[in-house]
Amino acid sequence: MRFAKLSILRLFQYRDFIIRSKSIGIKNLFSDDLAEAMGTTSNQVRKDFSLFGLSGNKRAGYNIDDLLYQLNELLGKNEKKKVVIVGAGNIGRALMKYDGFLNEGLEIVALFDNDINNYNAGEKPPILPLESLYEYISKYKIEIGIIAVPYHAAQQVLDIMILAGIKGVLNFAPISLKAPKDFYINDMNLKLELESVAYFVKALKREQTKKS
Amino acid sequence: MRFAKLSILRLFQYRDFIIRSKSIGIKNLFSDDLAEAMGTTSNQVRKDFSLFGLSGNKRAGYNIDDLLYQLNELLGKNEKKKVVIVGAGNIGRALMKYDGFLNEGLEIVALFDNDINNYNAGEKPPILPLESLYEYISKYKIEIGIIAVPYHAAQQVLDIMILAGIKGVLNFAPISLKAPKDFYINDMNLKLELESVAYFVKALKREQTKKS
DNA sequence: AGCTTGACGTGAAAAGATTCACAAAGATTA
DNA sequence: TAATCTTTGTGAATCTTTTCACGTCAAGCT
Repeated sequence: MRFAKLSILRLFQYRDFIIRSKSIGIKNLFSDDLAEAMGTTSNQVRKDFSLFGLSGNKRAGYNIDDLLYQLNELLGKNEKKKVVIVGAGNIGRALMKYDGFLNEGLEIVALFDNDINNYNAGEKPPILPLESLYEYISKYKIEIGIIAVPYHAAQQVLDIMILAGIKGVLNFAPISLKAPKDFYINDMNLKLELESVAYFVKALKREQTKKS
Repeated sequence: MRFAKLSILRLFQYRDFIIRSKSIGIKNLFSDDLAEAMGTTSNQVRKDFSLFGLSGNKRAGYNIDDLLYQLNELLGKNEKKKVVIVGAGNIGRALMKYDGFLNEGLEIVALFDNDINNYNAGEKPPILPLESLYEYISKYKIEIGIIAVPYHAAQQVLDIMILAGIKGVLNFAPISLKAPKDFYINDMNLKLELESVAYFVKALKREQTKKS
């Protein structure tokens, strides 16, 4: 199944909501509940589940433990994934300390930077010299990376990562990176995303004045 | 034209690349050059342009100044957009200092936080108490916001923003927010994005072992 | 000037994602 | 136990995005 990519992303979000619901004692959920929480429709929820064979109970909705089990089965869980960040600037450091990653099997194990002033081998995730990136990745068999360097350095960093054995990255550099087809890149272009907010706000305004 | 949303996002990216190309003295571009730089195809580039009436020259590609002019016309430029950030945690502060926003008409004018220890009215973008959010937005007619608070506070913050006159936000809280239909929300769920990298890496690996 | 070449522009087709609508099925009630 | 009611599960329809294929036109050459 090479498609339904957007469905998969939603499954991760359903899971988060389910975990939160469970933690406050909820025992079962209807597709309507999930839809309401996620800002989508119950049709979409059920379709997403249907695509991946997740099933509930025809009258009583979804048993929360059941559903969570099925989702974990599908999305993977309990597999601590080690992640390295390259770039100890604002973004890199913020991600290093970002609480959101803490649970859920994601662990930032090290940062790398080329500025000697940033090195700090003693910190919780250590900040190490960029020269040691290749060795570190190979040694600890890291597969996931985050690129948080300026755009002109990004491709270079990625090339090292690929060579060293990384299989996918979250890329914050505002540039399209080249990688083999069996490598996964998820681009996060913050400026673009903010610009697009401004654009669509203006577009909405235009539409409204037209209507009135 | 209510769709072609993805095309619009790409137009912003084309523009960035064009600006970079121009700055190193390039005078014209072919759709192939743009495609190559953006990791897409020349067909897609031309289709995107076609949808918005951007045109070039049948044999010589696109004159870079021409194209940039047309894009600026379409996407808006020279209109400084003021942006407020709510939440002076790791993400909020990183975005405050993020170079990427600097040019291009985006200006972070203030941060807001509810922790008194974070206040700092003297800093470059000042960090102000959350209580003054409503007043600030109304007073300076801010239309764009960034939400960088924990998920349980996000809806509350958004409600204030909406009331005060904000029209669109970039939301880093990992939760689906409720807003009127004429309000634009762009969700950035960092944990989700990183998790999905891990997932697709695993999926690619599965596919490969299957093939061999 | 006419011919050739190569890149644009765009309908049409294909792929992918969402919405619709309804049959099927389990829980509850009488 | 049978009828009812509510929610699931999913094909089909619709909508959106991407890809394809090719006619058109400008530049450069002879």
